[in-house]
Amino acid sequence: MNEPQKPQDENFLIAQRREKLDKLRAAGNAYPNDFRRNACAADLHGMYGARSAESLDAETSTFAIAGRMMAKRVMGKASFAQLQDLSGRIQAFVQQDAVGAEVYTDFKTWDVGDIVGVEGRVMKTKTGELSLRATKVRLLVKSLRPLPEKWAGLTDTEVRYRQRYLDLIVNPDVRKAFERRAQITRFVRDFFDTLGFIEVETPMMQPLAGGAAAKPFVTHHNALDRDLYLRVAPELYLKRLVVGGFEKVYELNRNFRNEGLSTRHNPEFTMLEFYQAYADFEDFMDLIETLVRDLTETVTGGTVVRYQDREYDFGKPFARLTLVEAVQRYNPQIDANRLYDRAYLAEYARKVGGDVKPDYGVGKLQLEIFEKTAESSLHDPTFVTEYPTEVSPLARRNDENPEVTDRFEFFLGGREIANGFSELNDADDQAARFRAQADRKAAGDDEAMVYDADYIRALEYGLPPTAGAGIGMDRLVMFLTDSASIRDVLLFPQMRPEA
RNA sequence: GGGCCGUUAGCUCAGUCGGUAGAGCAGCUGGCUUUUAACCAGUUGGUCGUUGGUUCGAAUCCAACACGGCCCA
Repeated sequence: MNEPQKPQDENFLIAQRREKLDKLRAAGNAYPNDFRRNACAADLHGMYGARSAESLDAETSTFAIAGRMMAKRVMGKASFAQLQDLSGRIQAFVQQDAVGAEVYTDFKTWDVGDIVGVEGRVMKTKTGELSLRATKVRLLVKSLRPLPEKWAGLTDTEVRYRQRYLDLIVNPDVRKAFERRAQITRFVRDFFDTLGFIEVETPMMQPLAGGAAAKPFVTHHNALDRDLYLRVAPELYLKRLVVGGFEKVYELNRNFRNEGLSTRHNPEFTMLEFYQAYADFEDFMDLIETLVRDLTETVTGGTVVRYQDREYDFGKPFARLTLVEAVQRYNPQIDANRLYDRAYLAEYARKVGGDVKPDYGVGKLQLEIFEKTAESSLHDPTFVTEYPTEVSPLARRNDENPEVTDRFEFFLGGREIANGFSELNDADDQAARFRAQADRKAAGDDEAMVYDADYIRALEYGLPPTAGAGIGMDRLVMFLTDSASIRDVLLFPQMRPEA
C-alpha cells in the first residue's frame, strides 16, 4: 500500500489513535512480527481453571499469549486487561513493578481493540479469576478504529453484515454459529466418505446453465469469446460422472441463482448434491433421514431442537405424504374429486394467490396450490412424494403412474431443505422433456431449462439406475443455529452498495 | 415489485407542541497496586441518511431518493 490519504471525514477518535501510531512508527517498527505465543486462552483455562490460588502461586511455568484487548481497567499502578484470541478470553494482570515504569506508562496509552502480547505466570485474583501475571507486555498492532461499546455491543444489522470482521470481534455468538457451520460441513463430508462416496468438483462456469429451474448469472470468457453461466446446479455434471463410473459421488459447493434477496435467499448459496447408482428415491429418503437425525444429534447433542420458538423432535420417524395428500390436508375445503380437473385447479390456485398461466397443466397447478397453502405449515421433518412429471424434468417416471415421478422433497420448519429423486435415465424421455422445457423457454419462461445435447449423449451411453438428491446447506445451517435469516449463516451476505 | 418500520456523537439510545442537540459507554485530563460494565472528579466530540418543500424558525411537518429490517409477491 502507498501512503494512505487521510480521509476528510476521519473523526477525532481515529485521529487520536493515528497520533499514537505516529509515535510508534517514530520509535521503531510499529508492526513487529516476532512475538510468538505458546498458549491460548482456552489452554490456560483448561490447565489451570480449576486450581486454587495458592497452588498456582507455586506454578513456575511461564506463558506467552496474544490477542485483541477487549477491556482495560487501570487502577493507578496496576491494571487488568481482557485479551481475546481464537479460543476465547483471558485476563492479564499488569503491574508497574513487574513490567517496569516505562512500559507501564506506554501500556496505559494503549486502547481497547489493540492487539497485545503478554508473557507471565498464571495466577488467580481475589475473586478467583484465572489471569496471567505479566512480566512483559508488548503492543503488537495499534487499532486505529474504536470498537463498539462494550456492553450494548454492535446490534446494527447492516453494519454487522457489511463489516463482519467487527461483528466477529464483538459478538461471540456469531463466531459460534460459523463454527457450527464448519462442524456441519465436516459431518456431511465424513458421512458420505464413510459410505464410500467420492467428493468431486464440477464446473461453476458452464456453457449451458442446467440442472435446475432458475435464472443464471452470465459472464464472459474473453479468449473463447463466449458467454458462460455461473451454475444453478451441478446435477447434470454429477450424473455424467455416474455414467463414467463414479457410482457414488457428491459435491458440496456453491450454486448461483439470479434472483432477489430475502431472509431465505442469497444469490450464491451452498448446495450438497449426491448420487448413488443402484439406489432409488426411497433409499435416499432413508439416507437423508439418517443424515439429518445423526447430524442434529452430533451438533446439538440431542434429537430435540428449538428453532425460533418451536420445538422439533428428530427422534421420531419423519412424516411422509404425497403432494396430493398434502394439498388435501391443508385445504380441507378443496373438492377431492376434482384434484385432476385443470379448470377447477386453475381457479383454486388463483384463489389462494398462486401463479396461473395458460400452459400450466394439472401437475404445475397442484404444485402451485401446495406451495401456497401447505409448504409453510410443514414444520416437523416431512418428506413429500409423487411430484408431477410436468414439474420434474430430470426425474424418473413412476412405474404405476407416469404422470408423477419417483421424487420427494424434504421440508423442515416450513421450508424446503432437500429435493431428490430416482434419476431419469431413459435418454429419449429426457430428450423429450428437454424439448418441452425449451418450448417453455421460447414461450418466455426464463427459468425453464435448456436442451443439453451432451447430457443426452452421456445418457445414451447408459446411466445406471441411480438416485440423486440435493440439500440446501444454508437452510439446514439456519435451522441448526436457530438463525432467522440466511444472512446470519453467510459470513459475507450479498448487500446493496453502501449508501 | 408492494406495504409497514427504521436511519441523531465511534457504539447503544433519548429528543415533549416546530423554538439554541441530549444521556450512558468509549475517548481525553487528574486520582487510585487484585478489577469484573472497576470506581471518583473534570472534559472534548454532531453534515440529526441525502435532496427538495412548507415555515419567521425543521432532528421534529410534507415529498422524493438511498440504505437497512420485517411482512407480502
